[in-house]
Amino acid sequence: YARMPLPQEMAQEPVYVNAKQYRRILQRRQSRAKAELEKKQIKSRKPYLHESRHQHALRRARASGGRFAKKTDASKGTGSVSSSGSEALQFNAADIQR
Amino acid sequence: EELSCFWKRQKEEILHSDLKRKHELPISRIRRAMKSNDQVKMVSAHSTVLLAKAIEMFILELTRRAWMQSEQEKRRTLKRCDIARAIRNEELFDFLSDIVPLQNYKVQEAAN
Amino acid sequence: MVDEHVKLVPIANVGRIMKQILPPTAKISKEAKETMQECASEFISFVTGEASDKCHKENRRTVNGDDICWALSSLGFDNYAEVMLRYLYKLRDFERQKANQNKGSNDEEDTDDEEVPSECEKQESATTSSAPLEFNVMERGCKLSFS
DNA sequence: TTCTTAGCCAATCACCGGCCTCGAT
DNA sequence: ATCGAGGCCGGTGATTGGCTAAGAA
Repeated sequence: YARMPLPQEMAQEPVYVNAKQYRRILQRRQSRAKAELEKKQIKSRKPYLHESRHQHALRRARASGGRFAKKTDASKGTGSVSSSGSEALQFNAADIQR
Repeated sequence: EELSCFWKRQKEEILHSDLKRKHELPISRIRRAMKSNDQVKMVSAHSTVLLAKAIEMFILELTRRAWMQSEQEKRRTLKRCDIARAIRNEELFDFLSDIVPLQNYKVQEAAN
Repeated sequence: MVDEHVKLVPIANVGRIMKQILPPTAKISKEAKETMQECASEFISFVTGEASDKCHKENRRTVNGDDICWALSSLGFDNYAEVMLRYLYKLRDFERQKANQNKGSNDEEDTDDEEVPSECEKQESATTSSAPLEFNVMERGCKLSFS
């Protein structure tokens, strides 16, 4: 089918694109260039999106395999006061799958 | 061959889909993305739902074509380069050639 | 500064959709999911821009479903346009059913109007026909036909 | 072979969708 | 009349990391 050559900023061989998309591709290039110029930072993915969710994940109980474990009554009781020395390992069904 | 089967399935799924069922993609997010273009002022409820469905099908098709690249390389993990080559092989996806460069994408990442 | 991430569809949804057409044993790299996420965003801007331009040309201020279908077809996504047009008809039909039901319950007084017999599954009239489809608003001849 | 990495798990909380009012057309 | 923006609210699913097999290299 019909393909249109895109204007090439670098010294390369011309790249051909779908003729039906040609105009829109150019407009999008211009739009993205403008957005990048005024926003001046778009790249770089953050390791996580929300600090609260990050902290939540770090705080959660985990099974021995590193997976998230179900919340147990024991873990719920030990909130602030270190009264009960319940340091026992928590086992659940997923833990002893093997 | 395989693509005609894909679109035939899509037609039937659309025809028999339950409209009350919750969408795969959040409608409000699609609406915000559409309005991020300040040329766009008002957006009808239908257009948002339609675009959400279209995106769903777009992801399905591109993923399927990318997986064919993975199979060609005898891999069982879909990688970024598979998507890049799938884009290169289908002129319908030419609009993504800037977004997913085929070569130098690792170099570009290292430059940042 | 509005977060750039609100323009991206949630990555968990993208990954779930991708898995739908892959073999159950297939795996997807994190990079591939992120790439697909960015491609989806570009797809939104690409199609919406085309639809928006058409609206501006016709002095309309609201992007509607027909504009999306037309934009898809205009950009070469004819398969998408065909499916989405049928979905649009189904959507409109569904909302008419809902409106009729609300009207029927609102003023229960009905003298000659009976209950709507066709529930939902049998919408054969226009949407299922094998005749060529046309857009409501056509700038130039823009027809799609089935295979 | 060595070594990178994607799936696995589920609890919080950001946000999605369903309301409402108001203004445009 | 209808139909969307914007605001509010309650319910909820996307977000999230440690370990290790799967598999890329």
